[in-house]
Amino acid sequence: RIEDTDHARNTEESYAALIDSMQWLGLDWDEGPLVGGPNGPYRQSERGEIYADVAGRLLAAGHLYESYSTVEQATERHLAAGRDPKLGYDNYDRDPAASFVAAAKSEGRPAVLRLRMPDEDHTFTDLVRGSITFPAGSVPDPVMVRGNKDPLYTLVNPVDDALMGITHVLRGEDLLPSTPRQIALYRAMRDIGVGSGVPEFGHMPFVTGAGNRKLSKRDPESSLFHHRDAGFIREGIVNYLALLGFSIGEHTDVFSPAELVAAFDIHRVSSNPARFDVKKAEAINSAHIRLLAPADFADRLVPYLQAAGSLSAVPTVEDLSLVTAAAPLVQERSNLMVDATKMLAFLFVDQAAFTLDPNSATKTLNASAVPVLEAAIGALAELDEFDAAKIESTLKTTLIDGLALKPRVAFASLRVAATGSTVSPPLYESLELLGREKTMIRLTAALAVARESSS
RNA sequence: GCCCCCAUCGUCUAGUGGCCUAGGACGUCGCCCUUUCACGGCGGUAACACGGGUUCGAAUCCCGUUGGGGGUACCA
Repeated sequence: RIEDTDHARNTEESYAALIDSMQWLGLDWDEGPLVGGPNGPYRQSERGEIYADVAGRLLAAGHLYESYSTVEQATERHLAAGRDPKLGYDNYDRDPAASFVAAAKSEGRPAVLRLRMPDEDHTFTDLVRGSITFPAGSVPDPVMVRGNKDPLYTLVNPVDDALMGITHVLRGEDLLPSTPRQIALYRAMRDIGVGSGVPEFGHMPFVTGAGNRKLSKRDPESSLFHHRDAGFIREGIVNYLALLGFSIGEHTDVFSPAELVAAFDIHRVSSNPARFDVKKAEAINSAHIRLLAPADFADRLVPYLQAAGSLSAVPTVEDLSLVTAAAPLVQERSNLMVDATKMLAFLFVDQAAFTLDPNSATKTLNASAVPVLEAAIGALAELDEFDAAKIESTLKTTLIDGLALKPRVAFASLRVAATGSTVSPPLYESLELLGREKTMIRLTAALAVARESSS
């Protein structure tokens, strides 16, 4: 059982997003009996009772103690003793003067409950970093329960984990400094019969964005759905993310989620922070797109085509078969799923909405394109069957042999005329899928543009 | 301030004392293939932060320095 979600702060929305993420990634999860800590929307009264019960027993056993010191008082004591006031709470309330406690009580100020940290070095073995030691005295006794009796995350998280039987805690390295106090709590809980002791901890390195600040939840790179919408498939993003801190072998960069699971070893995770590199992420994603079975690729293309407006929410059977036929033309040309939708848009747009890319048009639809388009229109009109092979042979005969043109010159204007852009799937297949009728309309329209620009 | 973590090409990494004149991938540059764009192929570029030790031998172990990051709440 592995813990880590940011469990005490989740909102309904972020919780739903978490579940969506797990589903999209194809991961299994178990909500367990608990979601959310003291301040979350999932707070339930029976949870509150559990925390209060554990805290009460910890107090009775002497692991927790009542503390009346305010921040100001601790600061004053540090100053008076010539110590740095930034040291924080000074553990004074472990053994306070009776008058100090009486004064606090007379002011009606309630005590918080603090955990008594053991007076020894705090050493543990981190799953990814090895042995880590915090010197004795460097971790002040932490507050577990507020003066108003609200349990704090510091208490709630280990209590929840202990009750859920968590064996491994894998989380970001920002939580590393809080580990000693959590281990102390686990030990104290085991002492009173709650849970079965200290789980194993592993602190994962940060992933940073373009700078080297930790990626925050607001950064787009940190949003799985941002990447999904941008055209990453789950195999690609899983592979890339895994590469940020883990490597399967010297010569293996592309691997499936199953291969990752088989090879994964938390001890081999790197402790270096890593930077999210969009270029490499796309390259890995591209490899995974090419690995997809053609039918699978076509299926996954549908929602992207819908998002792009090429397909309606409920596509017709004809549309879907067009997707199936067109998908292989772009599968290995796409780094991201959206690359495919861009290249295929010309097939789905109606003539009224069809537009030529201005740059492509000025480059290719000029005076020299006029004879090319005229010849192509004539030749294609005479074809009895409008398929890629026939289109290819007739265009080659007419344009390359007939007009003695270089292929790149001859086909550029046809490509722009039919697809609107110099960047497109292969020409003959594109024309076949477009169909004779639309092809002729677009070539004719392009011819008009070419004549216009040459006059 | 105090505590903790980290340090190999621009980026992600391989490397756990000799296999390293440091390997791979992405990027980048050049060439080839090519009806566009891609794919693919070939080749080039580029790194052990610095200083001390230990050792016959150090990218690998130890110490220090520097640099980067994180933590330091009656937040989570």
